[in-house]
Amino acid sequence: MKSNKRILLVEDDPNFGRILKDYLTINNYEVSLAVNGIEGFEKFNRSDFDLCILDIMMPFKDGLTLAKEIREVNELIPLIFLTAKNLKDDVLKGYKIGADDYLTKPFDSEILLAKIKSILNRKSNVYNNEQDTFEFEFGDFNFNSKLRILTHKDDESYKLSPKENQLLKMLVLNFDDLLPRDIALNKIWRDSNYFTSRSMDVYIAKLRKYLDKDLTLKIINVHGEGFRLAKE
Amino acid sequence: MKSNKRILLVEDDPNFGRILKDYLTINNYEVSLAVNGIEGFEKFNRSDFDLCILDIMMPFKDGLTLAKEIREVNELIPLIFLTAKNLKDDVLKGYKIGADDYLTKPFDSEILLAKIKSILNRKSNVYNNEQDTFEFEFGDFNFNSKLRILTHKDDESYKLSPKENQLLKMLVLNFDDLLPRDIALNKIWRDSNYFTSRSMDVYIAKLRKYLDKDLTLKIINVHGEGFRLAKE
DNA sequence: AAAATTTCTTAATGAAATGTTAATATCTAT
DNA sequence: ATAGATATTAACATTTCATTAAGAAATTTT
Repeated sequence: MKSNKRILLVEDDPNFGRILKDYLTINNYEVSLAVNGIEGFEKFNRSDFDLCILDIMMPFKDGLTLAKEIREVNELIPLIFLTAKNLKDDVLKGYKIGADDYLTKPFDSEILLAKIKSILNRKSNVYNNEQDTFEFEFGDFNFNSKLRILTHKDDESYKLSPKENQLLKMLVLNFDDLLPRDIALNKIWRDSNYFTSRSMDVYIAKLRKYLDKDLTLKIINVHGEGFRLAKE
Repeated sequence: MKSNKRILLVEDDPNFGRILKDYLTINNYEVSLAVNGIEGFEKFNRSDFDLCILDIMMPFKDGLTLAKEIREVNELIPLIFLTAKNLKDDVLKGYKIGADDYLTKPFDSEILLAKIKSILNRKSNVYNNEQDTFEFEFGDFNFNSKLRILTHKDDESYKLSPKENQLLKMLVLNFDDLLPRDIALNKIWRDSNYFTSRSMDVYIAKLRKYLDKDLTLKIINVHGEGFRLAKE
């Protein structure tokens, strides 16, 4: 029974890493072990994984920093953190980055296994994102979300900031349909509260300014729900 | 900032339950507290929740049994278990049923909050969006309840407020049939009393004004019972 | 038919969400 | 360390929304 699922394990303690890797391998996962954050990031980029298990406390580059880098490249891959003790702060930071779970060392290996299964079986994971498209046409604009450039038909072209870019991309992907506030906040700001919400409003204002170049395009607010990019 | 997410909390210890409920309420969740598995299941069936937090150790019906019943009815709702100690067996059973997470008592409330957030916005990636219909045609109108827009044939279009929207949706879903006052009140206003009833009347008046555009449509009162949206 | 109850409608009020610009704060690359 | 870019927070204006009040009208009960 080949499970086929690939796990990236980043753990600086070689003994513990070895044991954990073997244990997971026995349980039909294909495991790649990296001994620090730098190697971890390289491995991550070199191949496709289904899940990452990251030790937080590591020399050179800690697990949280590594996680941030991974998240920039891949928003969806599940992350599990290992914390040496119950370092609440690390745990909270981890969740903010988009952790799926954390485990406190020492932990029970069967429980880890159960978590992994649970995460990988989640129906939500089946959902594979629209990540590939990065070039869009709408109204009089051409929008390249990879280069973060919004170009107007005539000539003018704007460099978008990362947040402007992400927000515009989500609006465009939901063209003429509602982009719920919560969804955008949780995806872009990774949190949904009064302040992130106000921040989002500021970005909506900025985008509206760009889009003013095409008078038929509008970002319409649906009070209490979200926004909708629409034509005419 | 309305989070509006609804949590079912099932916990037999009344003190702890109360405290936890208050804590979550302060953090903008709407919490319904049940003190045992039986009551928990009833509450679950009586209304819609976004997440359940279940104590495992409970009299009458334990959390795992309750979870199984809930899973039979709803296979997607996120479940978080609370275990008194690190009862490995319970944890493993929990995952088997399809838990999203578990917490060992005593736990840090901030961490619970982080978990809840993480779980809820993970699910919302899948687009929690009710797959139910949100577009309707009746009389001379097109009604999009997702965007809260009511459009008349010859062009005029109205933005509906959330309450107008919900009420109209219920009327349309019961087209030509009685929509009992109590049902609408309990679903939309979450309460049925003199004042909510007055408020509902105000909304009926507002809807009538919109529907005036099509003279064949009427919202008919059934004295003491409710309302009926009908054509002719 | 008078009294009591329920419904109808408009308007006033206050709370909450959004729009927008400007002032800080934070980050990033030299 | 500093400048420039980016992000957040503050501040104030505006809009949207739900509730309540109040008086009239309709319906039911007595």
